Amino acid sequence: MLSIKVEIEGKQFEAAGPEEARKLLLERGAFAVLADGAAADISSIKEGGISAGPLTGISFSSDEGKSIYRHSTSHLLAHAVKELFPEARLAIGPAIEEGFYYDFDIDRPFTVEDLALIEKKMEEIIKQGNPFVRKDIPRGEAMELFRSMGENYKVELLEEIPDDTVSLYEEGGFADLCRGPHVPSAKRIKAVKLLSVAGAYWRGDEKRKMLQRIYGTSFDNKKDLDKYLAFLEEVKKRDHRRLGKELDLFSISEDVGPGLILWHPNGAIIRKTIEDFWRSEHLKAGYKLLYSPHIAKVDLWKQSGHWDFYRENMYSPMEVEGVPYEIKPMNCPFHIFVYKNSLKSYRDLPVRYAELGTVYRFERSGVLHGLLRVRGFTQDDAHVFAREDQIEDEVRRILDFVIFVLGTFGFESYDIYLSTRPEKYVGGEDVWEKSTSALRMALEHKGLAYQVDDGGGAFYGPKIDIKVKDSLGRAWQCSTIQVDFNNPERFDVLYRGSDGKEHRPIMIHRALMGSLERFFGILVEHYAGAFPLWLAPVQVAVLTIAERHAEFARKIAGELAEEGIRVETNLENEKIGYKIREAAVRKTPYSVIIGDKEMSEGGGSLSVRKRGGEETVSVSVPGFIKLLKDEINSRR
RNA sequence: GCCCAUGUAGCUCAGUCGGCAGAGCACAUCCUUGGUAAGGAUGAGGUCACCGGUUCGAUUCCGGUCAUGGGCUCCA
Repeated sequence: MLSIKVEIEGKQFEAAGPEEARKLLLERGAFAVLADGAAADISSIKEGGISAGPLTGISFSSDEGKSIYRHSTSHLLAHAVKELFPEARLAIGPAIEEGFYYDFDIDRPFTVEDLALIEKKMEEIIKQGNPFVRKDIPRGEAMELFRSMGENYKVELLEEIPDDTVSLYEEGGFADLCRGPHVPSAKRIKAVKLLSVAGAYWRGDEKRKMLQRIYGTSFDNKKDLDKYLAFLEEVKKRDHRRLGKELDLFSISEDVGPGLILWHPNGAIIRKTIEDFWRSEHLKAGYKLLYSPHIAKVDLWKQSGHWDFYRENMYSPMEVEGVPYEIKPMNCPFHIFVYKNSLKSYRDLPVRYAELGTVYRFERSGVLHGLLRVRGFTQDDAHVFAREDQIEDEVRRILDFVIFVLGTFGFESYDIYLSTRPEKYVGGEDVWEKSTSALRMALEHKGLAYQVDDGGGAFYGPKIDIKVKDSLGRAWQCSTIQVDFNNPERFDVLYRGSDGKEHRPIMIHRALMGSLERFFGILVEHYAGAFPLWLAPVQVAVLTIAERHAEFARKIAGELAEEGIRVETNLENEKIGYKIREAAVRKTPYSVIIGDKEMSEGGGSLSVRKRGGEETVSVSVPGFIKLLKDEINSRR
C-alpha cells in the first residue's frame, strides 16, 4: 500500500492509507487539504493521495481555512432559511473578510427577530451534525434540478459556468450549487453569530433586483467569537460620530446640508494643530505653499479633462455674468496656472506646490458617512513638477515624507498598492508604461512591499495608494501618489532645458493624509478620543477643592497659558471627585488639583494627575511646564 | 440613487392599543466648602424631523418629503 504524505502546521506525517490520513488531519484541527495548490475536501483523499506532493492540512488558523469554514457556515445559513422560509430563493453566499453572507430573494424583509430564529435553527442543524457530501453532476442535470426547485438564481449562475460538470454539496437534505471545498460536517462549525441584514442588488447591479442579505460570522471556538464580538463593541465605542458628539468636536447639520462638516472649537483646534505641523514640515521639505480659489470657469475643467472624466462627481455649474463657473472638485489646475505664471528653467525643477485645498465632490446620499465620506473636504494636496529623470527620486522623497507624517500620528504599518491603467483613461500607452515603472522602481528601491491593483489607476495616471493600520488593526486609505503625464500636456506646461529648448515636465499629485476631515475621523477612532498631548483640545484642567482656591488656580492657569499651554480652570461648586470625573470623561491629558496644601506651598508643588492614572505626582510649576513642553514637542 | 430600519428635551433613551408629553445626564438657581471618577434640593427646557390625509381630536394611524444608520465590486 502506498503511503500518503501529510503536512499539518509545518509538521510532516506519513499515513498508511486514506483512512489514516483523514484521521490525522481531523485530529490536528484540519478540515480541508491543499493538494497541488488547490483546496479540496478531506473526504476526497483517495488511495495514494490526490496529488503528487504532500497534502497540506487547512485549518482555521489560515485565511484560506477561515474562508472555507465560513463558506460552509453560509450553507448552514441557507439551509436554516430554507427550512423556516421555504419560499425564499437562494442567490449567492460567499465568505468575506470577517465572516460570510448569503443573499435571498424573499418578499418579506428579514427582521432582527427572524435573525435570532434563523440562528437558533442553525444551531439545531449543527447539532444534527450531518456531513457535507459532494456530488459531481453534469451541468445540464444541475440546471434541470434547480429549475425544478424554482431556484432561478442558481440556474442563471449555471448558465455562466463553462464547465460540463458542476458540483453540488448536500448537507442534511439541503443541496446547494457550490465549488467547495467544505468542512466534513455541520458539527465542525463551533460558534456562529448572525450580525445584520441589509439590501443588496443581485450581482451588485443596481438595475437588478434588490435581495435580502444576511451577514454573519463564525469561529472555530466560542472564545474567539466572543473576542470578535468584543472587538465590534470596541469599534462601536470608538465610532468618531459618537465621540465627535461626546467630545464636542464637530457636527453635521440637516439645515446646512448632508456631507458638510461644521468644525466645533474642540475639533478646530486639533485641525489647526495638524495644519500647523503640516505646513512647517512642508516648508522644511522644500514645498512652497499656495492658496487657490474655490470656483473656476467651466472651460478650465474642460481643459483639465475633469469635465469629461469626473463630471459625475462634480456639482452643476453656476453662472457669473453669463459665464458658467464650477466649484472645484480638485486643486490641480490652479497649481498648474501658478507654475505657468512665469517661465521655468530646468534649474528650477522640481517645483513643489502644496495647499490645504478645500474641494467639493458629489457623493450619492446613501454613501455619506460621518467624517469618512463627505461632500466638502480639505485635501492636503501637493503637486510636484519635475523632469522625467527626477520622478523616481521625487517619489522616494514623498514616500519618506508619508512615512514620517503618518508615523507622527502613531501609524506604523501600511498596506501599499500600485494601481495601473484603468479602462477609462487619457494619454498614450507608452506614457503609462513609463510612469508606472517609475513608481514601481521607487517602491522597490525603498524596499517597500506592495500589491498591484490592476486597472485601479486614476484616469490621468498610475498611482501608489497607502493604507495605514490603526490601533485596532483596521486599514484606512489615506495617502496617494499619482503620476500625471496628461495635465502638463493639456495645459501646455513647459520648462527651458539646458539645451535651450522647451521641454515638458511631468506632474506628481500627492496627498499624505488625504482629506483632513476623513483623517481626523480616523484619528478620533485610532486614539479612541484620547488625543496625545500635542493635539488635545484642552491639555491641562486646573481643578479647585474649594472656592477659596479659585484665585490661586486662575494664577497657575494663567502661567501655563502664558507658555502656550491650552489650559482650562474648573472652579465650579462641586467636589473634587466630580471635577476629576469630568476631566476624565473629556479625556483631558493632565489635571492639576489646587487645594490648601498646594497654596501653602506657594506653587512650589502642584498635584498633577495624568489621564488614565490614579495617582497624583508633585511637581513645581516650572517642572510641570517643562514636562508638558517636552511631551508636546515629542508629539507622543 | 436603491432596500430595510430609525427620527420624542442639548445628549442617551422610555412612552402614548388616538385623549394635557416622561426619565437620567447636561444646564440654571439655592444649600453644602467638600482632597482624587457622579453631594443634595429646586427649576427651566418639547411644533414628539417636516408636509399633507383620516378623525370630534394625530406625537401615535395612512401617504409623501428630508435626515441618520446598516448595506448595495467579495461571484456557484
